[in-house]
Amino acid sequence: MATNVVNQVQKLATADKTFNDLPPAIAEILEHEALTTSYPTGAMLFAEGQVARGVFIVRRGRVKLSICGSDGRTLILRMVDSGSPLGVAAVVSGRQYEATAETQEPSEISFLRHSDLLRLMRLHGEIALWVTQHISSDYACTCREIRDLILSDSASEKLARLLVGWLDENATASNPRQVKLALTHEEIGQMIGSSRETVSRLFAGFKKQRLIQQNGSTLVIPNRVALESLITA
Amino acid sequence: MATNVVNQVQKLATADKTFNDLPPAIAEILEHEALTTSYPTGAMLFAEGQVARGVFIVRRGRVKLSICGSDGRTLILRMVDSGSPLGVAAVVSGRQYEATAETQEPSEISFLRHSDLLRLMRLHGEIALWVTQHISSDYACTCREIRDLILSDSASEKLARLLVGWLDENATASNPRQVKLALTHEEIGQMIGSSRETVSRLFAGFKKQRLIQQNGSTLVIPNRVALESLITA
DNA sequence: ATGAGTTGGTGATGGAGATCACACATCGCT
DNA sequence: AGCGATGTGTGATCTCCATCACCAACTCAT
Repeated sequence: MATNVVNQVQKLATADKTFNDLPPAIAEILEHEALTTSYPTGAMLFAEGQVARGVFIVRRGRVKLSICGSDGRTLILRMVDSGSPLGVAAVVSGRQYEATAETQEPSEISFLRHSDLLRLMRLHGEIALWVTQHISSDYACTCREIRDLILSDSASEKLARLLVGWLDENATASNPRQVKLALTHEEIGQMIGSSRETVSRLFAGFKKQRLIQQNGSTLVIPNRVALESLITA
Repeated sequence: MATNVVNQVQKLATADKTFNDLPPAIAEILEHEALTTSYPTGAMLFAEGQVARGVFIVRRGRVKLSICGSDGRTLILRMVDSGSPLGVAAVVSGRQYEATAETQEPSEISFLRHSDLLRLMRLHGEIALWVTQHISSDYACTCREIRDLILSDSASEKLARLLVGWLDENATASNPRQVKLALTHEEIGQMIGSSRETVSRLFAGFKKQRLIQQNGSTLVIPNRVALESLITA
């Protein structure tokens, strides 16, 4: 049973992008085992430092994953979309949650207790694989975060990176050069590690340089290359 | 066989601290499967961005794990001591190495090919567990890194954090308030994300404030509490 | 010793961005 | 309407730290 677990590692790795929704087999198992709940915007699923009591799997909606420093400042690690589990690393190793998870919009989220996850990992190799897979993907993601944050270090470069990243994620949309802006300047600041005011000024600057246009909450990036040129510089 | 894998998760989690050397069962398996080599100081085991060809297990010595930005600046993620595997996350998910690994002193390091690791994970539940365990531990470690780096952000706070961390690691030593200083100022700078000069000045400042004393390559921290008070401030 | 390479100390300068302090927009809301 | 709450734009300062530019000390070959 565990035999074909590791065999599938590579297949899944390449299919990672399309893994936003759970594969049917796993989804079915979770349907029976997990408790699904609806949360309003702003609900806190768990907080950094709490003993990990289980994993949360985003079925619908969006969750903000952040860590915060002693001084109260916040850094947003990433936004998690449906299909992804939260808190897996902490649960598997019986530690505390490493970050804080908060719903960003009304969401449906399944909860799977610590003990149940371990039991299911034992029973179904696919789930054990799924877990390992996601932990290592989270790890890679976090490493990228660090690289982008520390080694930039002009704020404009970080913002440019963020915007280009958004373009890539929204590549599915009909119009490939625009992005729905779902975050406040404050939150953008918390993603790139700078203050709200700096974000404001950077946006103003980008507009003046014709790097971006803004219609309501829609960002248009006329030529992506120009934005990218800010990054290597 | 896979049944008792997950059972052991919690036991290992609590025993994590003493896990510096491999448990006998695993060590024996690796003895037969892995290729152990001696490296001089400064040897590069793998580089950020390379396709992961296998894991490296530190048997003796010390390895520096770092990531570097487009501009050439370097950030040291952590130092890895014997008993720990490197590059596991990348190998398990068939990705690229997330960081660069370089020996910090003459070291003995075992190499286990990608395919062999997957095979062994399949055969021996303990190894699959060991791998998952280490990935999630690496993840937690990286999250701490981020927190400390981004949310400080005075350089003195970061240095204080680093020193206190060193004290904790060396708690085993006979004298609990001194640390062997095995890094250059440059490297310390790369650990806390600041320049060599700043580190020099910070050390000077700390000495003037009687927070540290330095005899050759031995750092003495007379009262740890004073150092810690820099952190919350 | 001499000279080259590495590491550590320290001054002077500049600049990027945090912070403070406002003035406007919006958007619900009752 | 009219009111708070929340988000946004922008000026004026001010602080910290990177950077440049040296020099001093130390290691290590030859």
